[in-house]
Amino acid sequence: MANNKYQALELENQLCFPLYAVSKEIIAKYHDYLKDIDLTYTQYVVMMVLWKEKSLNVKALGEKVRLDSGTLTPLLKKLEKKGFITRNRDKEDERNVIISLTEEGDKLKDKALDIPYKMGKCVPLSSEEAKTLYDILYKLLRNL
Amino acid sequence: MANNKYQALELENQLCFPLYAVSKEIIAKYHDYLKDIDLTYTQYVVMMVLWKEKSLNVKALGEKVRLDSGTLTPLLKKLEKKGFITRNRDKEDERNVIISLTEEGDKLKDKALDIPYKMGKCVPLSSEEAKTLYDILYKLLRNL
DNA sequence: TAGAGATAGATTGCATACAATTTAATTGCA
DNA sequence: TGCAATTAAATTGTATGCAATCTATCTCTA
Repeated sequence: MANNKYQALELENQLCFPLYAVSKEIIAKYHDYLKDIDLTYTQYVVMMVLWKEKSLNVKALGEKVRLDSGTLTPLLKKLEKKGFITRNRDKEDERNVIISLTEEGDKLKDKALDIPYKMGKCVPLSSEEAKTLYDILYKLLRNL
Repeated sequence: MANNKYQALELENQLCFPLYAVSKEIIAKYHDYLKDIDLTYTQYVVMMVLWKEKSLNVKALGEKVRLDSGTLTPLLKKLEKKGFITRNRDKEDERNVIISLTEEGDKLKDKALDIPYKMGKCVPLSSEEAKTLYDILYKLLRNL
């Protein structure tokens, strides 16, 4: 009974489930801090790309955050309504929509500055474990 | 420029993003196989618990799969409609709803048997890396 | 034993996700 | 050059997720 042919079908014997569960729980912790600056985790991820890039089209943004236009279009409209970004058709190639940071969106970066620090403190891993986890996850992202 | 105060706010310097991205990509791979048996990943996770437990209430199920009734109630109604489970009020304590496998739901287990094997083959990690990842993720789940 | 507090599910509202399709613009080649 | 193929976003439809609230039931004690 301890070993039967259905064993591989148990939650505790699979890698994806803890991955999915940990991902959700960490994102929930982010929301505790993100609500102060009126962002969800996905919106925060998009803003992080923009804080660095300042301006890029939806396609390039989607590749960086690994989301498609079906998710991004409504999300970007919300960020636009909040005044953090602008959405403009590219004059050079009207198929593209260029997303740009507003001044207010850029200022939000300073309010977000302590979030990575706060999050780091509440993830109970040694720096070696965190690095090991990081390396394995990026190996997966490169090869999946 | 290589080192500035906003560095911690870059996607590549955070642990949560690859966790979130890998989780989504692996689940997408599951869907390639799961569509053959008409299940989504979340439905599959619920079925895995039921294949083992046969019968339990929504509360206990939610603790195992880490989902609340807001997610589970509509999902369980879909599984009921597909004929894989039944939902019945507990006669002993009418607050509980008991979820039970139907015969058809139990038979689905055999059709799912090769999914863990197929998934294992498409996750490009050595068994040592997989074990390391597993251990770190469960450590997080215990301590978050 | 009545009623306050606790508990289990269901419901509502909002925000993703993503497959599939549609629309508009651009490109490349016969 | 004309038009088929390609490309970028938007749209549609389905399925999560979860916070907050509501409802029904149960428990426990004054």
